Amino acid sequence: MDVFLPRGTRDLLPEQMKNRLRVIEIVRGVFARFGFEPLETPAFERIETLTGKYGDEGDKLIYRILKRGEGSDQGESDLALRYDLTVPLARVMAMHPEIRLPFRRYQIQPVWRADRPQKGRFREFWQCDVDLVGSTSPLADAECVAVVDSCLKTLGFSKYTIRVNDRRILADMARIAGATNPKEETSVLIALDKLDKIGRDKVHAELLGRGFVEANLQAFWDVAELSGDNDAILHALNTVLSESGRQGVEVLRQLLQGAIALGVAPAAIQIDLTLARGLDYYTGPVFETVVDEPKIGSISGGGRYDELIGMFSPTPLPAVGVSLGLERLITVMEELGMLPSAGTATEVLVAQWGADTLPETLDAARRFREAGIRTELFTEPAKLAKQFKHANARGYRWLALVGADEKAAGTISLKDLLRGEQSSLSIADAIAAVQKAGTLDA
RNA sequence: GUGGGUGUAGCUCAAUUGGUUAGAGCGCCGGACUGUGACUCCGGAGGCUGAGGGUUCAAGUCCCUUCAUCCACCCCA
Repeated sequence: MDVFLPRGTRDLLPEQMKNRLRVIEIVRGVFARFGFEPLETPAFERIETLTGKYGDEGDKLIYRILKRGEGSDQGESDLALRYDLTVPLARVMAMHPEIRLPFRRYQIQPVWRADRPQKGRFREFWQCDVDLVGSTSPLADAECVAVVDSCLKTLGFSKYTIRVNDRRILADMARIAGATNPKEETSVLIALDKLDKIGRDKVHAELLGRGFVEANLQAFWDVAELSGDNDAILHALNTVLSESGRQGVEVLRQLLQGAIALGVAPAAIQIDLTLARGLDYYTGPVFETVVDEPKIGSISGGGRYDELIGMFSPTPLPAVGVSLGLERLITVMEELGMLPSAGTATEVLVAQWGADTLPETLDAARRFREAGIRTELFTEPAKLAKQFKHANARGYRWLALVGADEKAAGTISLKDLLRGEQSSLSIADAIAAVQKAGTLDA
């Protein structure tokens, strides 16, 4: 039988899992250090929970689960795999009004999108998500930026940019370009988002093609091409935007100030007026993180969504959150050589010499394990050369052995495969020797 | 959803314009070495050339379909 993996999925072999767990543990630790608490939700939700939250493009990418029984042959579906971790959280908040606010939660779980895979993009991938529910303060947004920054620093990243913008500023820019309804607004933002990819001329042409007029576009470019440092951009925006847009400006100002005071390097956070963010539910600040190399899109994204929870509940709740893409983090770290290439599964292989010394051999394995040393017992009565080869191939540092000589002397032989030195020791001394050499990686 | 590249041994790759029996390195297994790996030497196994169909005297090579994969677009983590 030929076996295949579904497109866009992968098996994570031990070699990959070890680095993956390492990254997850670091991120989880940072989340906890910022006071976020763990939450998990089911892999699938009722379909109406998910639809209508991500925009037209997003809805198409939701994985639907076929209905069982009647209706299955019509292709009806009433359940779907979760598309992100934000909407499930919003559902949880609506169902649990008893949760004390403000509430900080982190969630590290897989999500599914029926997308076409490419570099750094899968149909099943993990998000590391933090959200802060019940606060309208720009400090909450600043905390989200700061926690991402802290994760990246702790993981060892040095060159990255956190880009920030605000939905109200974007809406104003679309208005200036001549958009008079949400649909036109969206088309302006989609075109604007491509600016750094295809350049001003092509974006301009695209907007003209969509019916926007030269005079409005001139004013639009005056805003979109504002340059200078963050303060200069904010200052300039205040002179051209409406009341609503100026709210966004003020919030961004406080967000930047807060994030920097919380430890984000001023150079690492930049206002980017072309940052649009596709998800429908964002209402205020939006942010994403990019690295120059390798080219992989954003490694984190998020924003404020003050209306989303209200879609599930009569009492609306403001919220802001951000996600790190686990696979993208790992891809970047691999390509930048930030992860060890090989890890060691266990420290000691206990080899089998023969039936005569089997009890002593098993006892030695037990003693190593009780001492907290990762120990594999070789379960096959193979030739010693084969067992040594196995230990070597697996990257164990130590091989322990109880043969007839050792049994007679009441010792075990412990060989340091790294140095090639072997000695006959009491089990206690052998344990001490392994422990003294230090613990290798998970 | 749209467009393009690539699929040959466990892995990395060869194989004239279509032409005999599809090769190499690494790995694996066995031996030199019946209590010792990582070095050396000798020997061996391993392939429906991703799958299915077609063209041809002849297909790893050309055509179609399909699956997987990579890249770009859309969108996104």
